Amino acid sequence: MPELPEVETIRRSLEPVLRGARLVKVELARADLRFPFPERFVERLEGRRVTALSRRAKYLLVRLDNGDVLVIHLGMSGRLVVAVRNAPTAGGRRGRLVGSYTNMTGRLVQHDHVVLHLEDGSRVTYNDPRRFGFMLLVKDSELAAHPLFRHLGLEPLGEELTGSALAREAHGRRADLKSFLMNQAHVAGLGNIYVSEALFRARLSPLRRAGTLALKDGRASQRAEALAQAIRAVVEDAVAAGGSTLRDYVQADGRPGAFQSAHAVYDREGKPCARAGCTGVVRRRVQGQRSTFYCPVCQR
DNA sequence: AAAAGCCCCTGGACGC
DNA sequence: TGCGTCCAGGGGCTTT
Repeated sequence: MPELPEVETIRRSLEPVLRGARLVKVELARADLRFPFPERFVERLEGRRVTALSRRAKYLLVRLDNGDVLVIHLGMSGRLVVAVRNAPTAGGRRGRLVGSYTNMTGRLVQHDHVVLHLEDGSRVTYNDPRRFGFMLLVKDSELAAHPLFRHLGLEPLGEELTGSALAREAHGRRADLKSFLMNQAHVAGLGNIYVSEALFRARLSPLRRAGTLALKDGRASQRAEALAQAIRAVVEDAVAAGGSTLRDYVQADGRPGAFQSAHAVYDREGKPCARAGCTGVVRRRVQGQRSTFYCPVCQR
């Protein structure tokens, strides 16, 4: 489900619920997700207060008042469903139902694996049918050196993803651009949708070698500048729209993301190219066992 | 060292 | 209606 824009959307939705909240009770419905839960997971969480909610790549980072960080990865199908106690809603109900599975009774439904109970009675439930997601507990001071984090590359939000930074990363790479961008060590947070969308915006073929983004001396080409700009723009636009709606994806507050209608190429095989004046037809092909969508006419 | 394959898991869409 | 096949937003691990 979630690429960077979806995780960032969830982070923003959850922040007002979690920041400053105390975790009074943690329920596990099973012993593992993709990996076993950490040792003494429940004991280390219960009683802690959340100091901040942040994000790195596709990881959600819940910082706790004892220096631990609860790291949450949603995998392909993970969702965080929030039930806020006694909060008024637009519809005037008491309590807010968020997400399609959780009911207000608090009973676990299928694929609810973790429930965080907050002091005020609110709940945050992790639901994940495929269980490709996972949770870790890492000391804040050890996070940057952690095996899952130390290799992570450029963040598309903020200032660090520039044409020259991207060119440096791509210099000498023989992998195609699709695979290059899917690799979290180069640019962090992109997934199958936004890679296709960014390459479309930059008018670059997903089949092109990544190394061609850099000039012979390693400086950024026009292509590198265009791609860096396109990645930033597509991610910013998607975050502004609240992420994509894919199948059953909803934001943490239950509204569907609005970005799906803005997909120019993703899942549009056979449809006419969205670029004004282009006569191409969107093509699908498989790269690295994943579908890539692109216009063979205007993406070079 | 980099790149390519395989695998984990469940559910939905589709064809017959 | 039921069954088989294919496909899906991720990334770690192993093999070339």
